[in-house]
Amino acid sequence: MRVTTAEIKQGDCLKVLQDFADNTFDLIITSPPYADRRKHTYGGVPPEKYVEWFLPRSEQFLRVLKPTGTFVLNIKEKVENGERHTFVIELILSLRRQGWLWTEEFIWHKKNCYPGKWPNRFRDSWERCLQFNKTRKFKMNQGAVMVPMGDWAKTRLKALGKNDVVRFDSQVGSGFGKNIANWKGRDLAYPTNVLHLATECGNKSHSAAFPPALPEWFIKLFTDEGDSVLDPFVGSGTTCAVAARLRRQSVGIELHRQYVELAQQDLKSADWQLLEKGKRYEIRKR
Amino acid sequence: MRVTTAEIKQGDCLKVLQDFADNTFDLIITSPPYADRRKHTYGGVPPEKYVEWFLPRSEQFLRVLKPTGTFVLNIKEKVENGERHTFVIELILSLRRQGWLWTEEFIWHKKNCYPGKWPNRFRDSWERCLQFNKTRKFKMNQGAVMVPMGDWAKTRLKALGKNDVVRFDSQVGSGFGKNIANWKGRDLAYPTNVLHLATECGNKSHSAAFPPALPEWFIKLFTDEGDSVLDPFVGSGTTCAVAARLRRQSVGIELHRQYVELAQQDLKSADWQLLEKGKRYEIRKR
DNA sequence: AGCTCTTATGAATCATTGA
DNA sequence: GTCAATGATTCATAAGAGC
Repeated sequence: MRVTTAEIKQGDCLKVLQDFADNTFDLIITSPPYADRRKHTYGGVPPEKYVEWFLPRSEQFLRVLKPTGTFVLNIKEKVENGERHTFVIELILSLRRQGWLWTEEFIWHKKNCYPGKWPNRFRDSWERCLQFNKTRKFKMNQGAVMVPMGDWAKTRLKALGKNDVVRFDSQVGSGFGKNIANWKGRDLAYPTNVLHLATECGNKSHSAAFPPALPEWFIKLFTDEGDSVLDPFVGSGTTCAVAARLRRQSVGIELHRQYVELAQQDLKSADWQLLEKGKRYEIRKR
Repeated sequence: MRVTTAEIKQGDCLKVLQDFADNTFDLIITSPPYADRRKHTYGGVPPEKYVEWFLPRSEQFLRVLKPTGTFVLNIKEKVENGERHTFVIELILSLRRQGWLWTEEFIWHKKNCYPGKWPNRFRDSWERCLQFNKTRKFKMNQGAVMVPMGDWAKTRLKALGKNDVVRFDSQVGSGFGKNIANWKGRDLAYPTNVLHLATECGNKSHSAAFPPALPEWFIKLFTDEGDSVLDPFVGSGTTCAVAARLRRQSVGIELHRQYVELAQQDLKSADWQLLEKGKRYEIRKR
């Protein structure tokens, strides 16, 4: 089956994914519907049933992901009755039992998070971006996400002390030496596992789950041009739009019809641009 | 038993705490020895036995903490065999079963962590600060940790200084004038649950678990002057030194004798300063 | 064009009200 | 009582308007 660069499919990813072959995608990145007790909101899976709801779907993710691929899960537990709910950390444990490796936990620091004042709580300004893999040898293009060197590095390099110039072994004996002087003259540095992004939301018809910069960062990091990206809860299509712009093919799955239409409309321009340049890729189907 | 403002006790907190009465402390804050496979490092509890090792101790913490008190646990799981270890999130679940409320997870973003490069991993620049409570009604002084407003506000306030005040006062009814009134005297804002602190490490004889700014923030937030702070794994005494400076009484417990001596020496100056001003507090013992 | 200033808007929480 | 909906609170951004 021939597909365009980006494709939005309507349905429950549990069923839709059964049409796709094993080891198809290089990256699965998604911000699933959060657990919520209220019926009318998007999703509507209560927190205590969230893991049970998620696992059959992640089993499909595990199947369609390439051995060198990565699964990035953007999620954050809610406060319920004054406590952080535990369904997210229970999900991590369950996913490991399902066969996933819990490789890393990135922090998305939301710079302009929602205001508010409460008697015993500050504003919640971060979310988890959990990285899971099938194997320990996964694709990672670290150079693709390098960032301008921060002020800390400049300051540090200005005042190169004795310990910094001469290579010394770390005090705890970990074996990792530090040679700060090597960094002199560079203007780009590798990032850390903390991402500072605003919750930018140009889209008025859908409360975007994540800002485009978030999937962009992970798509650059974990895929090459022409690779395949899957977002099984694609919402208004942010992931596919970004993937298309970065010349990755993508599949987005969304349960709600109104979002599907929205996403398909948004994709037209990006899709057209790529077709102009004559690049077409194919996603394998069963 | 009469105690000075800050006191360092040598021993395993599991046993030392048995000398203290129920509901004694307003804040327990600590950065416990990390799980580690290597013998020679501090602690040396293997990851898979960490929860089992921790729970009897946290049972004592639960007992000696006041109902309005807070327990802050600074911890981060290590990478082992390419994966984030799960002992920390398993600890969260176990602590809840022990009776703790998991109120919040603060992120300590380490702004100036050393650069490093690994084939499939970036620098780990954050740690968890887990907040646990005995009850939902705990003490929290939000005003004590307000932070300067962001650049946006600063720019605006600077611009206001340049302008002629009289001229704007004459423009009655304009939105601009109204906003001036709102911002006058408001250069502080409430923080979020992400703390941006450098890993300041002036102490060379001990690889400090946390920089003084970390306990300082939580001590200001969760205690008043004269309240009691406990650090059951006090290391070189950072928590007690900070507590003394902030005029809180404190107890630090440390297993290793060389750290105990170090901590006691560091405290002399801070202790002396407080005694000069004639303030003495008492910590209840059984 | 560059400034300066305005305003919309966020996967938020809590307390209260109503069914 | 329990559960669901509503209103109040509040700040960092970006984009837009005005000079």
